[in-house]
Amino acid sequence: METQILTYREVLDRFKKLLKSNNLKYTKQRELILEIIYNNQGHFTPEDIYNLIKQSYPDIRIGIATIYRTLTLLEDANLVTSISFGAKGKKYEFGLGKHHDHLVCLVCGAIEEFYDETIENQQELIAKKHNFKMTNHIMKIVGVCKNCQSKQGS
Amino acid sequence: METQILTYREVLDRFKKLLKSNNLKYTKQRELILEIIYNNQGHFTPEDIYNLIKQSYPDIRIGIATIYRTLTLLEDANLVTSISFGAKGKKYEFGLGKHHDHLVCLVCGAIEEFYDETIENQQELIAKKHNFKMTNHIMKIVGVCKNCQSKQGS
DNA sequence: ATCGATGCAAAAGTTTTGCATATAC
DNA sequence: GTATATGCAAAACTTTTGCATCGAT
Repeated sequence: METQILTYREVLDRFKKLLKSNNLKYTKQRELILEIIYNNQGHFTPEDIYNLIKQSYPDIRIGIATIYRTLTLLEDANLVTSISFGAKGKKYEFGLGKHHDHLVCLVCGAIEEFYDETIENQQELIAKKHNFKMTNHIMKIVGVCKNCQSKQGS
Repeated sequence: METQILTYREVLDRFKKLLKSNNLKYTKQRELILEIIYNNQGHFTPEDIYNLIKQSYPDIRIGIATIYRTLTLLEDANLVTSISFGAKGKKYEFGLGKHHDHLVCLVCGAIEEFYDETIENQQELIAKKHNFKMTNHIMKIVGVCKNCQSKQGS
């Protein structure tokens, strides 16, 4: 699941185009948020992203509000997607990679990704059967990962 | 998806037994929370439940904290299950009905339920393949329901 | 009588908003 | 120069916690 379909340059161009066509401005803050999400494979809370930027770019001034505002923007544009964690908010990941679903470990919080053709097809069928215009689907398998099973004995 | 497998009496007995065996007390508040969730088919936020109880039982004193505490208890006991809504917290539903997944309408928020054997089987396979001990799975198909499609033209 | 449960209010988180200032265009 | 974006702090929510009191056993 490591393979990015698009290079960062391509993604950035797409983002710039998007901004332009909506009369929005291209700012360093917006770029950094996208870059952090593209480059660091993984799933991040808004605060994670805020901290990563503060750490990696100590000279840039940025506020948590900008992170939230930009994530909303990026998610609307499908450049990032989010996965929910109950009341604890969302984690975001890059949205233009290969589609996949998630295995979430209850013990250590680790997230594995998978892709399954059968599931994908079946979802289409179900949406059709219910006259639903599907725009997205979320599938999480929740449990205990291999690592944590061996640590605590089973 | 309307069929409850257990009568309310059976559910309540199970709850009482559970409480007893954990040295917890049977209170009116706890019963009402379970009853509201059992009787009103649907998906409720803690606040929904709080308001329903205030409305239906004006004489009972109850605080929102009790709702949260009891929902945690009920969820641990599998008497209710929850479904997440991004940062907006969780909705709870009765947990001993037939297992099912959800179709969520982005426009009106309606939740439809479905059960699909192929998906269920495939999830088992995927968990096994990843050495995951699956305790739960969440599948949501997000989109626009039939009703809302016709209202806004497609 | 004991010990857990409750309501309330305060606290802790998380996310959003208002506004003056800064910055892209 | 104008309009949008930003940081900051305050506000709005949601959820949790501490504590005195209540109530089930």
